[in-house]
Amino acid sequence: MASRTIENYLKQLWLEEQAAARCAPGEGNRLVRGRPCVSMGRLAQTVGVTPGTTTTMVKAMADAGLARYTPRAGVRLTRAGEQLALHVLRRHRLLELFLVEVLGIDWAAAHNEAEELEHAVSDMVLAHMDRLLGHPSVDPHGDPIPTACGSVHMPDVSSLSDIKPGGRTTIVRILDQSPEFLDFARNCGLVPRAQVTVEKVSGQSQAMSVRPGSLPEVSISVAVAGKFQVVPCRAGRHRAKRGRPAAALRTAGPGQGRA
Amino acid sequence: MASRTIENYLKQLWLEEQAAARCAPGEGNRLVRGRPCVSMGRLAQTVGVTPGTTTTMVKAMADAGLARYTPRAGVRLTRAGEQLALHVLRRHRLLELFLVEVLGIDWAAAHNEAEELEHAVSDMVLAHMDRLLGHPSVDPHGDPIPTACGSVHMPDVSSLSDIKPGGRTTIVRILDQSPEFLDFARNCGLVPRAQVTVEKVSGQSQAMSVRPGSLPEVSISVAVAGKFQVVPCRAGRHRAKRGRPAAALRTAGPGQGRA
DNA sequence: TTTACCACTTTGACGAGTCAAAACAATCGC
DNA sequence: GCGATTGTTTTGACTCGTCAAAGTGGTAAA
Repeated sequence: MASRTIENYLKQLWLEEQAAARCAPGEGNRLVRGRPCVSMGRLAQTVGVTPGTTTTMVKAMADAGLARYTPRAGVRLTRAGEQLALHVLRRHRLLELFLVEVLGIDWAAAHNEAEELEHAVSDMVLAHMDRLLGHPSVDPHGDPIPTACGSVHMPDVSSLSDIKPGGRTTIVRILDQSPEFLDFARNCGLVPRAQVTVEKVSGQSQAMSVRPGSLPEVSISVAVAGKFQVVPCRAGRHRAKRGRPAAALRTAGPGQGRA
Repeated sequence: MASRTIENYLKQLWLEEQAAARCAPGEGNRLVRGRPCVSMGRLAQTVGVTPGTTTTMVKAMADAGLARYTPRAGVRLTRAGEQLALHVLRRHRLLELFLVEVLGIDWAAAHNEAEELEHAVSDMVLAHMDRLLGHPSVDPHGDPIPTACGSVHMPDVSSLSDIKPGGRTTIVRILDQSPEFLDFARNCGLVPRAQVTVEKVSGQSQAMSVRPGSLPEVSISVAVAGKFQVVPCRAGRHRAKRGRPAAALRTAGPGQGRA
């Protein structure tokens, strides 16, 4: 099995490949045969080491058959690397959900805790958590949980920033998972499964007003709106399966103001 | 904070000191000013490294003020070292109980899982587990869980091997926690909180017959009986506090035979 | 086309943790 | 009291993951 260091590089690399793929193509992301290629600098930053260290580790990963590395171009996961990365990501996301749902830990704090635990928890323990949670398909932020056999279902979503005024939609996922942003989002009621109405959009000010359920209207920039992924209301498809109602999200839920 | 390696040495050292103290004094255990002193070979064995490595690490621990080391005599924890050791032990034992009670993991498997998790779980997460479990005082094997402030309550117990024929007593703790022995003990019904009657004791064969509750009589050697700590029945004192009934112990509990 | 710049890679070094094997000390048997 | 045994310590070497700083190569501006 890969060391926890390698596990971290793999996971981060996978996340960066996804982030690159999400951006408009050709937006500063180098492509290798059509697939996004992650730069050393970028990977170094997300893993939290110097670029020199990353070069070394990526070469080791390439030697182990986990990544394909082109000097000065970037790195991509191989199929084997992706499988391992998804395995780590499954542990991470199931743990996040477990911490929030079962232990009642704040969803903004869960990420860092899961970051440690994901390297310590065995498949056996994970299977028990999975069962207890009712085989969920998304974590507390709406991120899909890879299956035990290493596949991820990427639902077909749009961005809150693309919804036209008067449109009504359901938040399914929050892309920015910094504790501060999560606090903000929860305090506004902008949480997964919340239904929001777009009241108005101003092209000039690059801002839009949205109303989550019957809560107060909140004004956010288009850039911030881009951090929320949405699906049409009550579409019936892509219903994220969760074992229980989101207890932790209720406890300090919307309606408490932003104070 | 100490590295996870040091945490392991500390925990293991504490456990060895306890084991040494439990033995009859002067039974091969070197003493330094009345307190048990653990040999390098012994510590090496329980940590799972070579004696040379242990010498190096113990010297580092002594430099850090965590242990007092006398070359060729052995090592003892300082107060600071003991505090840290108890902190690790608390994590370990609470985790074991959590795995068994909440996740329904087999008590024989819980130990190894907790061994990994104890270095990854934060105090915050641990506090949530503690609350969910109802602030328990013993783990699934009856080992006392150190408090958050670093004290352990060592109840005043005797050994099953010292109970006279006809005596009735309650098992409170199992000292041998190898998976095989735990399986055996559970299959016989010799689990914490079980009431057992000592039917007969034979000095010559070094064996004794005990009957757990209304289950079949089982014959064990005096040495094996020594692995069970007991208190007088219904004494009312030292009642181990547990949040819930021991679900995992029930699921594959006594009465299923040894097959 | 040349120059600057920036990102990337290489190099040398380091700390943590480990082992194998050689050197050493205490003790036990005779 | 002397050697053999046993456990301990030392030594030298190794792996993993890391950094700082020097070197290198593309790219974009002049």
